[in-house]
Amino acid sequence: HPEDERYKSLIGKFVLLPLVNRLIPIVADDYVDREFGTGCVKITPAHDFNDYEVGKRHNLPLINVLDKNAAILGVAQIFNLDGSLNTQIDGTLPAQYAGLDRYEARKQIVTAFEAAGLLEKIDDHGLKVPRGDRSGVVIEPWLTDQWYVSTKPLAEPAIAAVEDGRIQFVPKQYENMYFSWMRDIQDWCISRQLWWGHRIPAWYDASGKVYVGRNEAEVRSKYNLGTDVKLNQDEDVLDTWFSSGLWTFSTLGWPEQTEFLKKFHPTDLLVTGFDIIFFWVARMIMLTMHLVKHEDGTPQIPFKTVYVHGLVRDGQGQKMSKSKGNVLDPLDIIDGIDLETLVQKRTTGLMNPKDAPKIEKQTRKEFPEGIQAYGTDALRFTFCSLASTGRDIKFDMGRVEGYRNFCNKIWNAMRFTLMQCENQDCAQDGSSDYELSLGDRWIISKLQIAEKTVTENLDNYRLDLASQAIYSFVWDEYCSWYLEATKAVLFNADATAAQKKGTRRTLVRVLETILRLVHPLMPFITEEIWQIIKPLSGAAGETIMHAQYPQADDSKIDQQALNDVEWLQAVVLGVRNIRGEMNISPAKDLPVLFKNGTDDDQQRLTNNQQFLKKLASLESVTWLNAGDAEPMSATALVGQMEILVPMAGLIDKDAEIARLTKESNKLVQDIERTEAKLANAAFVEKAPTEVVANERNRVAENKIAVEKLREQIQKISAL
RNA sequence: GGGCGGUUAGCUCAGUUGGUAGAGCAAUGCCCUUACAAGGCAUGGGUCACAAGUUCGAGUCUUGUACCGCCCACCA
Repeated sequence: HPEDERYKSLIGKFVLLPLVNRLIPIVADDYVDREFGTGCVKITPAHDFNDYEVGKRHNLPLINVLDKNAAILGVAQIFNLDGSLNTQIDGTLPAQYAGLDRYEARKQIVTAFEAAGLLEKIDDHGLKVPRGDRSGVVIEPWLTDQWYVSTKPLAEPAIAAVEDGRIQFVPKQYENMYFSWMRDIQDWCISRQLWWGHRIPAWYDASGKVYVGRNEAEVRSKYNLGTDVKLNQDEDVLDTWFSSGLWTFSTLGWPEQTEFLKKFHPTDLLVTGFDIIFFWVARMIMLTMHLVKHEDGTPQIPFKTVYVHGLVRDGQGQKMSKSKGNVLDPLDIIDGIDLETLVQKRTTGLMNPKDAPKIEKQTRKEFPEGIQAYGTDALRFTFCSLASTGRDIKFDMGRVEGYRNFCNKIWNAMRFTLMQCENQDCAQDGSSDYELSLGDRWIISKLQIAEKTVTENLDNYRLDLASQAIYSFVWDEYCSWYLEATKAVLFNADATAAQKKGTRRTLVRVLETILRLVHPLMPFITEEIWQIIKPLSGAAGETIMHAQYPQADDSKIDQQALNDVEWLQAVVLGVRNIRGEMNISPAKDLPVLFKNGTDDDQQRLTNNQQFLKKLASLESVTWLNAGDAEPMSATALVGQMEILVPMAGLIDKDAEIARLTKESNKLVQDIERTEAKLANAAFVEKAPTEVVANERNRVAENKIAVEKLREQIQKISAL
């Protein structure tokens, strides 16, 4: 170390290397840790990456003492830093070590040191020795001739393309990762000693002179080499990332200027994991911009958007790996696997067989029943639903199960639709003698909203939000409300043919649209169902894959229908809540009375009795006018309107009081919170007027509701 | 050491310009109601890691702390 006073006087002098008897220059470099050991270290630029860097700083020769099997040479190969042979230094090595493996030679050298009285002491010291991934063998750095790509000139335009937005990363934060690597890029070693791959396009003549060209014929003509000159192509192949970096254009016929290349290059989107940004994405951008140009000569980019997804990890958040035995094979989730087969699969072919018992135990604990068959669509939908941007995916079997059930739900919705519509007039012939019910108009409106949401989220690469929008529309709206609502028409003897036709038409058309909407996320079940209902839907085309993706149409949104159904749902929820809390069987139809409603309430009630009766399982619907006698009832509120379910023989008095009290307490809490807010002068003064008005409204409505609930509690208590 | 991300219900995760916290699974109660029990209906469950700040108002914005994870570098 240049500042180490102990050795300052030695800098520029030499030490004599024992046994070899070679003079070694003493240099000073702050790479050395003065605190460790003697504070001196022998530098071997030919056998260590760090030492190589030190060697470059001090112009040290590169002395290779190993052959390709890491045995000691008889005569060292000595190079200068520019790669030329160094003939000034004598490379002779002690004859007794020639041909010995390095470990054996090390032992003998220690013995020789000891014998010569040169060994002071031996200390234990932990080292991090690199080993080959597959073989586990210690890796020794060794000088070889390799091909390099000079990356700085390639990196500059590649950085610019991301800086100026020609290429965008989703999510954007990964651009930082890209920049940090590109701005500190090292020259790229592209030759590999493998049997497969693109061979390096370089040829050597007998004297070792190198010629580079696209092929041998080109080399011969370019360098004017006759057939008498024997040429051998370099044995090495290109780094796999070099070859795959050519992917976007080499697959389109490049270097020919094919129609495909003109039409499809640059491509739109690359989907990949963040761990591939350096390996692949960066290199694709560099190579493409260098090799492929627009007609005006400016560089073409390979793709416009890079969508970076997270890594899929196991349930504990661990990266999946064979050696950890925590790999989930997608096929096992799709087709299912029994425990014994799974254990066997995870414990065979391990790099370290000692891990087998641990892996077996862990697997038996995590999957005591093996893995059920969930199917391809469920798995795919699960990945989509977990694919929020910018974070890894911790895999959750519970989610797969939920989405497997979702597949079933869609299937059963199809069964219902078939039952109602097969061999029936569904008004798909272009005629207009049908009538749409409130439910029909409502689901059509909701469908437009769902289409809009799904499309927006797909456009923003938010597959998780898109899948959620699909799920809630299909399950919570189409299945839970709409299918039930159709029964009020289809099972009603009084409904007209036109009404039934309108409902069947909507039932089929919305289902068919759902299939197209879901298809990218669930390709198989949607195709299957699409084909089955094709005779009913009258959809054109051979396959759903070629069908148009749904597009929202704002003119189909019926605000009145949305409002009416929202009101109906509140009424139904009120009755269901009483039923649920009072433990009244869903099979029992209830007589229900309404009072104190507005004209609007009465109108809606009159118009939608059928729906209400069906959805809430009502025996009768009665409107009470002021002064009408009313039986003792359990009550629910929708706005100011009271819903009365007569208690006679049904309801436990205490239970009803408890229910009403709970409801009332919730509202009182809310009132207190909101009033506290309104009591704050600064809030009233500074918050937007509509926010303040909203809060005031809220207090007023809740106060009325609480008052009604209290009256009701008193009435029942008095019984 | 440099950089990035995370911390929200028992579990896995959403929460889009600050304005009453959501989903799936799990849990509880009642139901084989003629698409679906892999289902239906209802219900419970969260001081949004912690602390300070900005603001009338913070899961959301700022700063700091703790813990977890990843990338890069270093490791005589």
